[in-house]
Amino acid sequence: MPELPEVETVRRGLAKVLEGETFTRITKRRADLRVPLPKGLEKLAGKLIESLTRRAKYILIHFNHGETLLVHLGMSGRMTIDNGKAPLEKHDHVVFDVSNKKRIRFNDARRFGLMDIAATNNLAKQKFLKHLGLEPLEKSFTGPALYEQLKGGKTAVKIAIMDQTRVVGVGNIYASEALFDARISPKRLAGKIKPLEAAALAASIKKVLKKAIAKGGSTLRDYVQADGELGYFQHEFCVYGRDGQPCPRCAGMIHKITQGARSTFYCPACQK
DNA sequence: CGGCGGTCCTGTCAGC
DNA sequence: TGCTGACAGGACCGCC
Repeated sequence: MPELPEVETVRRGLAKVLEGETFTRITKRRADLRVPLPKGLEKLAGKLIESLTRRAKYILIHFNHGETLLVHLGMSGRMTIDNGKAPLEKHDHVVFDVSNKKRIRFNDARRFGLMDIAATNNLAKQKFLKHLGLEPLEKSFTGPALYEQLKGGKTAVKIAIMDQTRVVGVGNIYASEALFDARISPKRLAGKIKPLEAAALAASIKKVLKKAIAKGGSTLRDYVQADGELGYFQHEFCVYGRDGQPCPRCAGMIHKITQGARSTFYCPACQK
């Protein structure tokens, strides 16, 4: 499910419930996700939760004793908030009971997600964080900064913007959507993207991510009041999943191709 | 080292 | 209805 907007929305929802609280109990219901669940996970119970931040698609839960819990949702991960009464479900792999009587369940059918614990003052060197590239919603993510990342690249630009060592948070959906918005063909070589095009692409990446977050955020408020579940939104995509349908911008038709074993959607008529 | 393909796992859906 | 195969929004790892 989650790309950056979904992860950010989940982070915001969790922050409201967790900041200033403690976990009263943390329960592993299996030993591993994509990697083994961290030793000492249960021992984070009782530690004050100071803040929740995000780096790329990792949710970072900072405790005031100096450790941070990293949570990645993988392809199918969800974090849901409830009052602790609903029965647990099949893929609820980790359960966090909270001091305010709420309960967070980490549910991940495919188990592509992961968790890790790291020292908060050393996160930049943490195994899963140290190679990460530009944060697309930061001010430092500019046309020239993106151009530098694409320069010399011999791979397709769509593959390049999904490469987390260059730009983080852009997954398969928003890669297609951002390239459509910037009118750039996903098949162009990264190294052939000109500075003006890189500027347009950077702006489009910011635009589609922010729009999705705004949508997720507004959906989130209603949904939390209903039953506390986070991370499921109605999306309106221009090209993703719309192969064979008319382009929303021109008279062309949306095509589906495969790049790096992933589906890409684009309009050959107006993306050059 | 950059780039690419394989791989982890389960659920869902189209097609027969 | 039931089976089968393709595919799914991630990203690490090992190989060239």
